[in-house]
Formats: sequence, C-alpha cells, structure tokens
Amino acid sequence: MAAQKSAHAQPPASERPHPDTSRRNQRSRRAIYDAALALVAEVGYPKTTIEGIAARAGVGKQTIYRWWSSKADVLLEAFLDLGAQAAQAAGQETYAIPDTGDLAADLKAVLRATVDELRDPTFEAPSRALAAEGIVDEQFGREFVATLLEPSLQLYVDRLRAAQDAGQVRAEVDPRIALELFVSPLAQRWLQHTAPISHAYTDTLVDYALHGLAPR
Amino acid sequence: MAAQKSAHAQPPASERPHPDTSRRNQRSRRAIYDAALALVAEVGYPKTTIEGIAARAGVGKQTIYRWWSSKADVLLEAFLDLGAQAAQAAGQETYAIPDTGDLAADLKAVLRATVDELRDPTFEAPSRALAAEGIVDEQFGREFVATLLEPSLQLYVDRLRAAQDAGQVRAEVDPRIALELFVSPLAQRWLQHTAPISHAYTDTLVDYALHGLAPR
DNA sequence: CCAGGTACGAGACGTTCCGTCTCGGTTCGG
DNA sequence: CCGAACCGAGACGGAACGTCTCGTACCTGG
Repeated sequence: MAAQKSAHAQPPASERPHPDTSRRNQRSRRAIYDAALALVAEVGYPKTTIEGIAARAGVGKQTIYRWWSSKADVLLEAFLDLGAQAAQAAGQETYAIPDTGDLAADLKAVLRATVDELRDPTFEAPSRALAAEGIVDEQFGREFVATLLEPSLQLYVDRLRAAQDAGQVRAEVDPRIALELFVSPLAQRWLQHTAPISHAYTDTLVDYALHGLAPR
Repeated sequence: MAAQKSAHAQPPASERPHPDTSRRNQRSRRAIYDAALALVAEVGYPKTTIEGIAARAGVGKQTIYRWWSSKADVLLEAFLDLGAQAAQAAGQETYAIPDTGDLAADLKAVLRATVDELRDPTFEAPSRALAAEGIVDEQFGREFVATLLEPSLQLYVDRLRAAQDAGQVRAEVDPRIALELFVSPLAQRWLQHTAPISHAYTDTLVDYALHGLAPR
C-alpha cells in the first residue's frame, strides 16, 4: 500500500508531460537552449550534464526537469530552435532542392553544401550527439528522425519525383529508396568516420547512383 | 613540482595500457565478456555499468580497470571475441562473399543474410551500443571501424573487383565507394530507424545500384 | 486591480556510479 | 621456491542523478 498525498491526488506523470505552457518563462527557455548548445560544443555530449546546463543558464534544475525528460530531449529542442532561427534569419521560407532541369548538377550542389555544413563545428557536436542517442534509445530515435531527418529527406523525394516527370529518372524507381543511394553513404562516412568526405566524393556518389555500377 | 613516487618511477599511463599479459587470468577475462554482453542485452547500454559487470562476473573492479579503459572498450573486445567464437564454431576460415559469376545474385544473398543477422537480438544490442559510442567518441570510433566494420567492407571490395575483372562492373568505378551504394542505406535504416528493412528492400538496393536511377 | 496560483531560482537530500586506492590471498614465472 | 604481480573485495571522495522543498516573483483570471 503506497502512501497517498493528502489532499489533491497527483495526476500520473505520463499524462502530465508539460505543465501550464502559457505561464512558461521564455527567457529561461532560451537561456537553457543556449547553455545546452554551448556546453555540448565545448566539453562534448557525455560531459554535458543537466546540472551544468542549469548552472550555466542561471536556472534551477527543476525548471529543466519540469519541461524536458532527458538531456537528449533538451538538446533536440535546442537544435530545432537553432535551425528555425537560422531559417528565419535567411530566406524565411522552407528549404527546397533547386530544380534547374539538370538533376545531377542539382544533387551535386546540394550535397556539396551538405558536406560544408557537416564540417561546421556549431552543427557537428549536437547532431552527432543526437544521432548517437537515437541509435541506442529507439523511442528518442524515432522522434529525432521524424522531426529532424525525415523532413530533409522529403526534399529529395520531391526533387526525384520532378526528375521522374522530366524523364530523367526511371518511372518505376521508388524515390524514398533512391535518395538513400547518395545520402546514406555520406551520412555513414560522416557519422562513423569510415572515410573522409569531400565534394569530389559526393559528386562521384551522384554519378554512380544515376548511371549505375554496371556497364551500360 | 609534482611529488615523485619514492623508488621506481611509474611509467606514464599512456605507455602502460596493459600490464603483464602472460599472468592474466583468462577465466576472469571470459567472465567479464559474458557479463558485459548479458547486461547490455538485458538492461541496455546506458544502464550497463562497470560496477555491474564486475559484480556479475564475480570480479574486482580493478581487474576491469587494469585491462580496459572504458566500458565501450570492454564491450568491443567482448563482441569481437563473440564473433571469433562464432567463426570458429562454424567454418573456421575467414568469411568471403560467394562468387557464382552473378554479381547481383551474390550481393542480394549476402545482404539478405545481413538483414537476418541485424534482427538477431544477441548481436543487435552490442552493435548499436558500439556504433553509438563511436559516433560521439572519435577515438573509439576509429578503433570500432578498423577492427569491426572495415574488414567486412573489404569483402565487398574484393567481390566488386572480381566483378570488374568479369566485366560486370565498369572498370573506372572505385569499389570502396561503390559498395556504399547498397551497404550504407541498409546501415542507416537499421541504425537510425529511418525505415524498416527487408529482403525486398535490399534486393531493390542492389538493382538500383547496379543499373542506376536514370533510364538506360 | 487585486488575489491566488504556479512557475521560478536555489539548493539540500539520498542514491548510484565513477575511478583510485588498499587490503590479504593466490598464482605464476624465473 | 620466493617474490612480484594479478586477483577479489570493498572503502573512499567526488560527481551527477532525479526528487523535494523552500521563499520569491510573476502572470492570469476574476
């Protein structure tokens, strides 16, 4: 028999992930994002602690535990916010892959830009940490994929569909699989350090994927 | 001015990773492997602790710290040992990708077997943990890739070279890049849970990679 | 425009695990 | 056969966990 709180029973934590959102201190929220991103970049993900984030943000620990369930959760939101800010500062609208009519050239351009971005230390530390967390924790992994990864991949699906309409890609090809021929190799090389990445490398990937390995 | 030990100076820890190997207790070593693999499978990698491994193996903590530098290190060796045992129990010799003369069929067969293996819970938990650790810790990542991943990938390089000799793959293709067209997508789907994996999926990957996305 | 509720900063608390150290004992190599 | 080194066991201080309890400040509803 568990002891009960005297007056008003606490609702189960599973149904109370967030308290009253309207009363939330936005100033603290931003300070926590900044602290989390800064710490991950400075000392690395494993040495980044909730206590450290709270101290750096000038915030009580409870304020973090009230709104998030883990440090991975904090970092994911902080990173999404960072992306939203960057998008707002730039072109406002959501990104899309350019369509000049030349599929190979468009893909190469986007992948070259991706290579450059993957080398940006600001993005590197948090993305690695989030990806690693998602590999071990399936629950978190699905959230990571749904909110961060899949929206980006959808852009490739759209571009490949347009290429199919233009007759540059075979009609029976599944775009969701096709995009993996050049996206996944880059992702694996970067994530797992299996080999260096470069513009020449991604260019080669596009050529191989479009024209195949077998003689024509 | 640091205080010096009185008589015989301690060699720097960087040059003394292992004490006297010949006096090592092999019984304890195996018990630690077993405990590490069991705990990772049962409670997950984050909740697996050095203390827990030591207790389960009936071993002092110092025995672990004496021979390994981290729990990731323990698990990597345990997993390598598991693979070595499995290889010895089976065909003794090192693996190779079959060469029936039909490249597409050979690749599809190997990838189907890989899909099945990735679903084996015995292998899943440790591999995920090791991959995740390697993503965040570059030092460990390089060791993981060198000892576990790259040897497997080399088998694909060899098979693709044979296919080039047989005229089934264009001569100017770099096999180390080519293999990523079908291996990396499978790896990413499995690691990141971006989409389900199946035999049909890997078959499709091989077809796309060999014949390309563009109309022929 | 005021009153009450609720999030807030701060930090104490017990717990777990870290990595180091210190015991006897045991066992292996020279 | 003896001594050096590994061994199991566990004590130790430190760090971080996640929960909790203060008193304060702010914001929203009445």
